[in-house]
Amino acid sequence: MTKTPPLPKLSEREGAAWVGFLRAHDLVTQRLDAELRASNDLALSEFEILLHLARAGGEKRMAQIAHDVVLTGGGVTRIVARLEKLGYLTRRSCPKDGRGIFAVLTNAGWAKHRAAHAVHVEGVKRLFLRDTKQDELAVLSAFFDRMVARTRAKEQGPDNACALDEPTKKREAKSTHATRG
Amino acid sequence: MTKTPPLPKLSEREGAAWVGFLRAHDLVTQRLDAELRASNDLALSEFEILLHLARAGGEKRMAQIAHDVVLTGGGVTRIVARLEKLGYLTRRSCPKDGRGIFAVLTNAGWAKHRAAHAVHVEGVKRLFLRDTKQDELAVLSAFFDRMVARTRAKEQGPDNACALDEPTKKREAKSTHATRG
DNA sequence: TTAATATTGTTGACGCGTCAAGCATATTTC
DNA sequence: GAAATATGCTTGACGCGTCAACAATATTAA
Repeated sequence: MTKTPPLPKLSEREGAAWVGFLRAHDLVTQRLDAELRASNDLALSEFEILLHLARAGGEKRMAQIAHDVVLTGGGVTRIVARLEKLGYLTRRSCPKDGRGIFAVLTNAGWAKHRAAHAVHVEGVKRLFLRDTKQDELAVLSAFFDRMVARTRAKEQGPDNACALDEPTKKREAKSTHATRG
Repeated sequence: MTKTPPLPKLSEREGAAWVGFLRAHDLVTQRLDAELRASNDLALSEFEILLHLARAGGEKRMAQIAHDVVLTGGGVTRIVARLEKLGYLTRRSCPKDGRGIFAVLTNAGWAKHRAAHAVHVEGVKRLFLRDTKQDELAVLSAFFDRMVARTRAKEQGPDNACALDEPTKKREAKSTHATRG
């Protein structure tokens, strides 16, 4: 052969980290989901939306939710529909943008969030964080942030027009070209 | 209130690590899946099975696969059926255990594995490992291993009777009680 | 203004994997 | 050995979220 193509390989440790990453994620989210369902009749994906809504002060636009939890628009529509049927949130249209829909936590939604939050946090500590030192934690979050930033490099998050915490937010100078995931 | 229950909280950094973990996983696996489909018409889940089979020398029992990739028995049955229909593997029954089925890589399967492996490794390096130093990598794999070990603490992997690399394997003294996920 | 284009959210069709029931074979207990 | 129990794999029914098409609204270009 005149020229061997790159032929990349993973070192022992690299392979272990990658496989570990996949397994760890599946096992932990699976278990967390089960615990959340058992204690609060809530899927992890559903709880995550309640969580993001709560952190945002109680409401958020559909597209923003989709971006936050890494889901398709259609997926968010369906989960929100479920949560609405359960009485945990309501839809409200956005006055400044006729296309926009806000998901808004109801009182029941806030209550559910609180109840599930306790279970969730306990589970995260027990299954994810246990025995992890501060300096390791720093490495981890830096690592994850890098991955997220990298895969989202060319994206720009969606607008969240007329959000609660909107402090006369102006559109950033739009970046060079377009999104093109 | 006479006694406030534990009321657990996550620190800023703990929360960031957890959310980062979830997002990073979703974004990276999603992208890797897309690249694998585009280049080799293979889902990431399908490739992972080819990968584990290849690493095992070409064959493995269904239950063992399920354990390795964190999937239900039913799930493995279906993915293996797909791969079989595509011609990448064959089923073979296990002589020592009438219930057991081996998935066995065909030549086409080996070839497909090689082709997809190159793309996969490149993607893992680019999306997952890039800019990660050796000592960070050590922290990461130790962390993931801990999580996996923890959630699998009370389990015992399935038998892999009459596997290729089976060195007169004896059943471990069975642990105290049972599994009970 | 008008037309072309982009964005937001919803929906039907679908792919994927889980769940639980079922069948076959193994293992244990009597 | 026979019965009871456990394990391995498959299958129908189903839940979940994606995809692509669509309607409605916004934005940009002419």
